[in-house]
Amino acid sequence: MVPRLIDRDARKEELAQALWTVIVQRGVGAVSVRSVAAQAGVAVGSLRHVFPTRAELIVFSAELMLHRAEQRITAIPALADPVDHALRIARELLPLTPDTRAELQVNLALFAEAPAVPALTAVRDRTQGALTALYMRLVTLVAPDLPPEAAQPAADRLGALTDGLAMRLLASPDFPPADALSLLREELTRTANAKAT
Amino acid sequence: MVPRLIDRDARKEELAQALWTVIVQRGVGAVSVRSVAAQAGVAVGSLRHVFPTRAELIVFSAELMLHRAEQRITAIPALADPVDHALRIARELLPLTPDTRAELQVNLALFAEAPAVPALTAVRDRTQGALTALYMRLVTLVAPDLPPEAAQPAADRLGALTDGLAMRLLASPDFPPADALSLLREELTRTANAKAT
DNA sequence: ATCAATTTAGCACGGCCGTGCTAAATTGGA
DNA sequence: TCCAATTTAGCACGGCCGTGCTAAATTGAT
Repeated sequence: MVPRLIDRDARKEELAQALWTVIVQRGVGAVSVRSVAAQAGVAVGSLRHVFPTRAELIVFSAELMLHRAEQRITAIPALADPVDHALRIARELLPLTPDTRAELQVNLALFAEAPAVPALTAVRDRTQGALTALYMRLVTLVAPDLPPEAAQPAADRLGALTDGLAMRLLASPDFPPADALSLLREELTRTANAKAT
Repeated sequence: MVPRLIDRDARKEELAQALWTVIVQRGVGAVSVRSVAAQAGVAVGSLRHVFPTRAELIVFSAELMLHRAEQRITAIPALADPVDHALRIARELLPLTPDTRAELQVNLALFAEAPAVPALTAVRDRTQGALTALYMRLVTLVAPDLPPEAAQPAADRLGALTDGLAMRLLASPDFPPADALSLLREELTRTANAKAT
């Protein structure tokens, strides 16, 4: 009894990555248990042994992506200059590498699929919450003494700016990443100096 | 000969609006010639008489939405204060009303569908171009004397901020629209005063 | 009233979908 | 070696899909 004590979790992650690949290459409309199984190189039955239903597959994939991003960010070592540190973190939210690029693409796709898979809205809300908290942390990182009533708008502005730049970088690949980083650095510096006002 | 000299264009717009409704209510995954025809209250054959193929329906719907937004914006009367005027325009890009809210939702959905309907990327690029030009116009509106090398980053920042706020308003409905408008006004005022620096 | 063009409606085909279900292959302890 | 549990594979069903195609209904000029 007990064959392969098995790496179910590893299998799950393989399948989630296969789903991401399908989204990036063929769009969210091409996501099906069949296409994902084929992309992962397994039979449909095998996929359904791990994810009995399509919705579970999609929700897990979304959650795993959020988890990956969180881990990637918490793994960033502290830098001497707070602005450098904050910028280094914010950089992870921009689609600058193939990985983060795919991440944003998949996020938007799942966002659009939410009406069809209601469980996705919960994941989306948790993602939003994590982002909001993160932006607030970045503000207190560069301007620890900023009173809350001034920190909140600063966090909102930083978040909007970062998200907007992310969209721009994704939509028009000719937009220079350096410009995006420069705008972010300027914003962070300005927030850091806002203490005096 | 010649029955109903007919309002083909009106019919097209009806069908496009039906498609938007389907996207908003059931997600882009639910968009099919059948579902759209049913939403519009016509037979599939009738829809296919006007849009022979699914792709044509989707592309037309996307183009019509861009066209509508452009018209809505060019119809805005001039205001005395440049900042007020620019803010009034930027406001049209935020999902503050059911219409603009649906507009953004549909835009994102079509964005996600682009890999499946290659012709959509052209529409997306034109939309991006129009937005870029619009943001630049807003900057020159509030700061006419700003040299180009300073106007470009200002336009990028304004665009990113607006797009980011739009995403935020769409994703978390509890985010106060007043905060978004306040941030935009502050940004516009800052740009207007940047001339002196 | 007639008629030809246009519009509307609908059928039918092959294809992909999700999923319930059963059979085969694989595995490590006995 | 053998076996029972687990994993993998696959079939089959009903459903929705896009689209080619033909038939019916509708129209305005004659």
